[in-house]
Amino acid sequence: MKTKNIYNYIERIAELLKVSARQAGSEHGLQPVQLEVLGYLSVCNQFSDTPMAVTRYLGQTKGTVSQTIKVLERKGLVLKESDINDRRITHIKVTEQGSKLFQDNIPPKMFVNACQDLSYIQQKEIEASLKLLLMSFIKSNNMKSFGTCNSCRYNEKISDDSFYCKLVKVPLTLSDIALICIEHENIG
Amino acid sequence: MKTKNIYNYIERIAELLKVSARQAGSEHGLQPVQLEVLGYLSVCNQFSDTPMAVTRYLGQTKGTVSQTIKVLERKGLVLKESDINDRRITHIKVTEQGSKLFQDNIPPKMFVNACQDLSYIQQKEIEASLKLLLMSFIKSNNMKSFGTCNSCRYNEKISDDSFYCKLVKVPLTLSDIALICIEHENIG
DNA sequence: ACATTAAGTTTCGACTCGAAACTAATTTTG
DNA sequence: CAAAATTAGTTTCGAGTCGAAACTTAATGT
Repeated sequence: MKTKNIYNYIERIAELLKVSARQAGSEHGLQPVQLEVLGYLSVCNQFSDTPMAVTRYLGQTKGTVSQTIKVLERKGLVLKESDINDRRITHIKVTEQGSKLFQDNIPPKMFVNACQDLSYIQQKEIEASLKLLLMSFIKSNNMKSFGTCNSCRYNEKISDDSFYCKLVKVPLTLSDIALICIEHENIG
Repeated sequence: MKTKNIYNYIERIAELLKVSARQAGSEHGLQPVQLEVLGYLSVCNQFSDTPMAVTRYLGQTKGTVSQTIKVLERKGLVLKESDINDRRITHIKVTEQGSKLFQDNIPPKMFVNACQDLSYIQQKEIEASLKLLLMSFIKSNNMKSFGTCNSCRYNEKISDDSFYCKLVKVPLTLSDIALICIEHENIG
């Protein structure tokens, strides 16, 4: 059983990642969690940019998430927009400034350094292993997958650059389906 | 370049791990960080069980670590012991109760589930990939490795069950060299 | 012996986090 | 269709996290 070994490696890498995030964020007065939320909001689609989606993504309570978003808003990194159809819902849009901060700091430089020192084959192996572990984690514990439409069972290909979501019943473009969706469900 | 893909997977797994830790800890009123410190103290050797070592392991300031340890002490999970030779130094020993809590909750059950649903070959691949990524991370950013004596350049084998640390200049037993050391340096 | 360095604690202020009470909007149900 | 239930989100509270800086105590260097 390799469980403990794998756990120790993952745990340690996660710790180093947190150190990187702390370092990257501290230059802008951001906590690791705030950077994480900004990162999520920068890569999620239009159905998944709500406080409730962040709540599920981070596994925290809505009260906590509400606080964190308030801080991001105060710093001018995100904006709130009411949903037109359902006025209970708030969409959180990343501002120009927030987008720049995201691109400059995620992934953190320390992580980029680490990856660049690996061969392409090594990177592919690591990618495949992590994907496997993540999928197993989600499946074994009945968790939400939070992937992009590319790997979603509800995504239907219409042509080379047009798609259709069978769940939300909305047409999607090529750039849409590269974003993370809260309704994502793995194929099969 | 697979950097972003790898980052996304690692990031997501780390998040799920944190959710698991939160869940496991909440039954005992413990924060993820507290569980993490208890975990470290449960697997480190006699040179590495000090607040200063935890500070370097978690990449936090000594003030923060001092607080966290105070909480663990109040909950009866660890005990402080002054060093006999250098009275500035405090060793933190895990109590019986702390040890039980560690064994029951680390790795978290959700993680164990995920691993058990993988084949032995898959586990070995994941283990190798993570080791590679971690080593690269440490090397590329000149960080401390924090491994066990098994993989340390200062460890010298005397016989099958006796070893010697060339750095601290102290004999070690077979069970000693399975513990994490703050002075660890990878071979080569 | 005096200055410097190292380990650790304490205090402060901003932030995290869960729980619970709350508002407002939508949906369900009778 | 109106009352009840549900859902999204905010606010408040108390305990904890976290970095920075001031502080104590002990060891080391010159």
